Parts: sequence; C-alpha cells; structure tokens
Amino acid sequence: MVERIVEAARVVLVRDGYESFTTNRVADEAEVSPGSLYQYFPDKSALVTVVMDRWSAEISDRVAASLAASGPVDVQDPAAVRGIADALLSALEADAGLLRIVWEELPAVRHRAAQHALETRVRELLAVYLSAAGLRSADPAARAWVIVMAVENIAVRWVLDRPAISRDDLLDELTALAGGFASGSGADARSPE
Amino acid sequence: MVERIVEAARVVLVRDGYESFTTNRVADEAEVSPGSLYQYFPDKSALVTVVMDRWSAEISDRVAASLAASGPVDVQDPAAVRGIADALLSALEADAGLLRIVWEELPAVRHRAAQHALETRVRELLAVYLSAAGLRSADPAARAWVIVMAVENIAVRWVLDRPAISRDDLLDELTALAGGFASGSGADARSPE
Amino acid sequence: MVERIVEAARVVLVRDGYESFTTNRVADEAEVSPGSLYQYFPDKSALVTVVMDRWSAEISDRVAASLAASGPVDVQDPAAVRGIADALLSALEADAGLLRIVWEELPAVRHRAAQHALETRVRELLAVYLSAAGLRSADPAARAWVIVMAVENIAVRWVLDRPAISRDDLLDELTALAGGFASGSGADARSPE
Amino acid sequence: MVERIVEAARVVLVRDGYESFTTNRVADEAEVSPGSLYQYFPDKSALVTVVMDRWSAEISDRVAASLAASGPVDVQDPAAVRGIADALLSALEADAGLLRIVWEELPAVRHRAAQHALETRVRELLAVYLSAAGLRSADPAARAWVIVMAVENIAVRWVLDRPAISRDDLLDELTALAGGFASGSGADARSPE
DNA sequence: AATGAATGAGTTTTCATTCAT
DNA sequence: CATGAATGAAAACTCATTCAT
Repeated sequence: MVERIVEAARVVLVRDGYESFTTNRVADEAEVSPGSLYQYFPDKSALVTVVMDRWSAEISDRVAASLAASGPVDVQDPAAVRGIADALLSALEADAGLLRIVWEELPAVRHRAAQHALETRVRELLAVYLSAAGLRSADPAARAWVIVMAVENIAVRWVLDRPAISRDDLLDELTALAGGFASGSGADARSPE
Repeated sequence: MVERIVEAARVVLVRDGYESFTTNRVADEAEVSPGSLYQYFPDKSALVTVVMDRWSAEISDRVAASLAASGPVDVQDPAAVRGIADALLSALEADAGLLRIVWEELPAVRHRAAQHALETRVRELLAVYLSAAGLRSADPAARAWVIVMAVENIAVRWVLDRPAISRDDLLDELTALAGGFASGSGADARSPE
Repeated sequence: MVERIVEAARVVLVRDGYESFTTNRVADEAEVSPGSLYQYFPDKSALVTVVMDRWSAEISDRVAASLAASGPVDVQDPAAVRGIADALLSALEADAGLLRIVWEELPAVRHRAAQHALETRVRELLAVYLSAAGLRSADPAARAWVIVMAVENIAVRWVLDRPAISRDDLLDELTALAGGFASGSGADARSPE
Repeated sequence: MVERIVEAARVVLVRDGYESFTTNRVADEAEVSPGSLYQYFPDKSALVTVVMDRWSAEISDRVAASLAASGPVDVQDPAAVRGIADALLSALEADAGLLRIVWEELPAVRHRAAQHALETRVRELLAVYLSAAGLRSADPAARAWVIVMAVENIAVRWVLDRPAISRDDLLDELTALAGGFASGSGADARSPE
C-alpha cells in the first residue's frame, strides 16, 4: 500500500508536474481513497519527501553500482574521475523526467535533505580519490566541497538543458576540471611544476 | 505605478517568502487595488518574472561595475578570474535575502529566463578572458559553459549555506578551478607538459 | 451583504441545526459564494459569534422596550419584578427556534460572550430594584448574581421544555422567588417577620 | 471491555475536550481497535450518553450519600435545604473537569437525558422537604420545578465560574432562596401581608 | 469476537482573477 | 484608468464507520 502510494506519487509528479501534484490526484492514481493516504503519511510534504529520498538513494546506488561494475579504481589514473562523472551522468539520465520536476518545479526546500544526502555521498566517493591522488591543497574539505558543487550543477544542467556538447566532450571537461584541478595545488595550480 | 507594484512585489517576496506571495498581498503592500495590478501584468507569474529580470540585471550590472572599478583586466593574469568571481560573490551577497527566496523557494521555472540571461552575460565576460589566455581547448564554448555552471552553483551555495570556507580561500579555489583549468588543455590537462 | 450573510446564517442555524451549519450551506442560503463570506468574517466561528451577539442584543432591547412600555417602575412594588420576568419571557419566546439551537446544540463556548453580556444587563436592571427595595442582604452583588442565574435557567427551560405550568403561575413563582427573597435578609429570611 | 471503553471515553473527554473526542482516540486510549468499539456501541453518541448517564448517577449517589452521612434530616429545619445544596455542590466539585466539558463543550442534546434524570432525583428529594414544611403554594410541583432549575444553574455556574462569593455565603443565599421562598406564600406573594 | 486497514463524503479555507462601477 | 467586492474552483485534511479477515 505504501508502495502503491509512493509509486503513484512519483507518476503524478513526473506526469503532471508539481503544481498538479495534489493529494487527491495521487490518491486517484493509486486507486486509493484520500483518507488511506493519510494513514501512511502525515501530510502532503511527507509524500514528496519520501519520493525524493528514494530517488536520491537510487542515484547513489546507481553511481555505486556503476563504479563497482567498472572494476577496481586506480585512483592514480585520471580515468577514475571520468568514471565517477560518467556514473553520475548515467544515474541522472535514468529518470530525467523526475530530475526535471525536482530541479525546475520543486521549491528547493522540498528536496533539500535528499540533495544534501546525495552530495555527501558523492563527496565521500571523491575524497577517496582526492587523498589517494596526493593532492596538496591546503584545505581538502574545501576543495571537495567546491568540486562537488561544480559537478552537481554541470551534470544536472547538461541532462536538462542538453547544451551542444557531446557526452564524451562533457566527460573530458569534467575530468579536466576535477582532475587537473585536484592534482594542482590551490591558487598556484597554474604555475609550472 | 508599475514601479510601485514591482517594488512591492520584491518586498513581499523577501519579507514573506514565496508561499505568502499572493497578488492580494502585493496589491496591499503597493497600496493599490488588486484590479489595478492586472492592468499592468497579465498574471501573477508575470510579476515574478519582472522582479527576477530586474534582479538579474542588477547583478549583471554590479558585476560589470565591480570589474570596471578595479581597472583594466589583464587577461593574462590569473587575478583576472579572481576579480570576476569576487565581483559575482559581492553581487550575490548584496541581496542575499532575495537570493535565498529565489534559490530555495521559487520553483526554478519562475526564474529560468532571468537566470539564463545572467549566465549568458557572465559567459561572455569569461569568453574574453579565455580566448585571450590562449586556451587550447577543443571547444571553447563548451569550456565556458562548464565553468559558468560550476561557478554559479559554487557562488550561490557558498552565500546561502555558508560552509566553513573563508571568502579568500573560496576565491583561491575558484581561481584555481577556472584558471588552472582554463590554461590547461582539455582532457590532457593532467599530462606533463 | 454582511446583512445577507448574517441573516442566512441565522436561518441555517434555526432550520438545519448547528451540526449542519457549514460555511458552504450558509453561502448557499445567502446566494453568495463561499469566498465572499470570508471577506467579512475571518472564520466560521466569527459568524456564529455575530449571530449570537445580535440575538443577545435583541433580547436585551426587547426586555428594555417592554419595561419602558409598561410605564415607570415603582420599585417598591413587587409587581416590578413580575414585569421584568414577563419581559424576559416574552423576549425569549420571540425566537424560540433560535433559543433552542443556542441552548441545546451550540457548545456553550460559542455563545459564552453573548450570554455574559445579557446576564450583565439583566443584573443591572435588577440591581436598581434590589437597592431601592431596601434589601438588607450582606452582599447585594452576590444576591443579584444568584437571582440572575436562577431566573435565566428557569425562563429558558420553561420556554424550551414547556413544563405543565401556566405562564401566569410561572410569573407568580418567579416574583415570589426574586421578590420574597429580595425583601428578606439573606440567611435570616425565614425568621419571623 | 465495555468498562474499558467507557473509562477511556471519560478520560479522553476530560483530557482532550469534546472537539478532540474522536472514536479513534477513544479506541487508542482503551487500547482496543475502533472496530471493537462498534461492537458495544451503535455510534459515537451512544458512547457519550453512557458516560453522561454514569456521571449523572454518580452525582445522584454522592448527593444521597452526603445526606445519609449527615444523619436524619429534620425537614422543619431550614438547615435541611442547606444540606441538600451543600451535598450537590460537593458532588459537582468532585469532578469539575468533567462538569466543565459537559456544560461548556458538549451540545446540550448530548447530555439532556442524563440531566433530566438528575433533576428528577433532586426534585424528589426536595419534594419531601417542601411538603413537610407545610408550604402553601398552589402548585407544589411547579414550585419544586422552579427551585430545582434555579439551584441547578446556580450551583453549576458557581463551580465553573467561581464568582467572588464564598462557599458559605452561597449556601446562605441558596438556603434563603429555597427556604425563604418555600416558607413564603407562593401565589399569594403579591398580595399585601 | 476482535481487528484495523480502508473508506470517502464532507469540511474549512484560500486566492488568482474578473468586471460592473 | 482605477477600483475592490465578488467569485468559485479547488486544496489539504478529518473521522465516523465498515467489513474482510
């Protein structure tokens, strides 16, 4: 039943948009009475939260799965970062419909928590790479934060806006950004080594 | 009159948040009747759009002004990028209240156009630097897009979330990211030169 | 418009009872949209309050009018109290339908204020009589309070429950109660005269 | 089981008020399923009725017990009426919480029957005294009805509203009212003495 | 008997929008 | 142009009651 409702919620969200995401419509879609919905969720926003949490977890899992599937990561290899970015891109593309609603229609407040969770997980993944790559940044945490924020927006917007950049080129750019940047040393990254 | 309404709209937005941003409340704040409001704006969303457009223009202008004030930019100098980032940060900080509402409460659809305009202007600013810096990227447009997306999210989130990174350090990181990256050469940025 | 709504509210209250007193039904009866109702009353309970206040005022006025019509009151005359009681009874009978709803269906909280106002006015009327009658009670205020509470319930219940007591007999009893009582002297009322 | 439910109903009524008195909450409090509740009570109002009946009986009993405890009543003695009033006051004070809910939140319809039963019993008690006191009223039944209505409201409102009248003074007034009144001369009260 | 998940009609309230003045 | 009273569709949420297990 919870399953049915959450699935219906997701369908309504993607199909009709957040403006039309009403408790009655979700109930309709789930072929359930509005009252039943309130037996499992305290209010409408709880429903959104659950959908968001699941989606965020799915993305995390997909990223993790992708990485696992591509074998052990040699963190010395620049390709490692490419792998992470690739996995993230694929994960976002898997449900671009929901991504669009979340990013463009949902007030950020509604998915803040899920987004934070995702960012944290990606930051952790990145941290492994960064530390192993022997980066010399004065503040590794700051650097990780910066990279994650950068990659997040770039990946999302690429999927949603489809700028005239091929997937491969984008991955090249992302690798350059995170990689070149990471192996550099803060503000002096551009000086000869 | 339009002036009065738009100003009232902005006040209501910042003071009461988007949830409480109702046409009636805006009319009240503007000391105008709700009917009058519809003589100048086709509907509620048009109001939001105008507020967003103005704000976006303000930020553009502030960035431009900052740059102009700091004298001619030597695009060969890494400090140039720092200047742009600094100006952007200041512009965003100038009305952090509105920034928060826009970013966290407004469904993105509502400020999409304004955001695009801003991104474009910043991209143009950046393009000057990038080309002059003699970057060897296969696709300068792609690179500019990537950098702008990265900087946008980083700057906004830094202002809103106030992570434990000093302004100076953030600027260092941004400079490293855009600069080191820009002077590199795409996917090969990390190979010995 | 306010008039129309209040009148409709009263009609619905009397005709359908408090259980069926819904904002939509009142709007229907007033041939007005539910929204209009909320332009003049903050919420449903405000509507009830206004109906109650008006009704309470009507009763006060009717009592006052009755007394005025019957000429100057000789407070020395026991008949004076009979006049007050008579007037009160008539006033209550004038809209027995509403009285029934108020007393039997409305939770007291809803008409507490109106009831208090009425009690106070009657108490004031009574006070004139009591003091002039040269009562020797230790605590005139207490006595007035007691009499008003007594008369209130007796009058209301007589109108609503129609016990087998004629109007005249009831007035006799009430006069005896307030009059005999009043002219006595508290706990010593039963002592030989 | 019935016991458990009725007790729970009473608890919920006193603790949460009538607005929050829902069948589900009663079931919760009784640690019973809502379905079970409907095996013993046809509907919600039946539940209220039973609680009211019990409470009314309790008050009757308490009054009777008080009187019994204070020894045989000398009906010629004015103190007799004082005793009845005192007993009633104590009985009402014993569960002032419930009294408040019943009087102020419950629509009277809900406890009409119980109230009638109580009134009848008190009227009977009073009748003994009145007849023995050799009252000369034309209609003893009418007089008893009047006194009971008077005392009922006075006692209840004194307990609930706590006017600035001491318990002793109140009893004095009540005694004067019922006693003086009773020993007076009813229908002849208006004729010169 | 006991359960408790499911119901769904119905409630109060909001607010973007209109249109006669 | 300006007004602002009026609108009314629709939203979130409740709760007495049922009935298959």
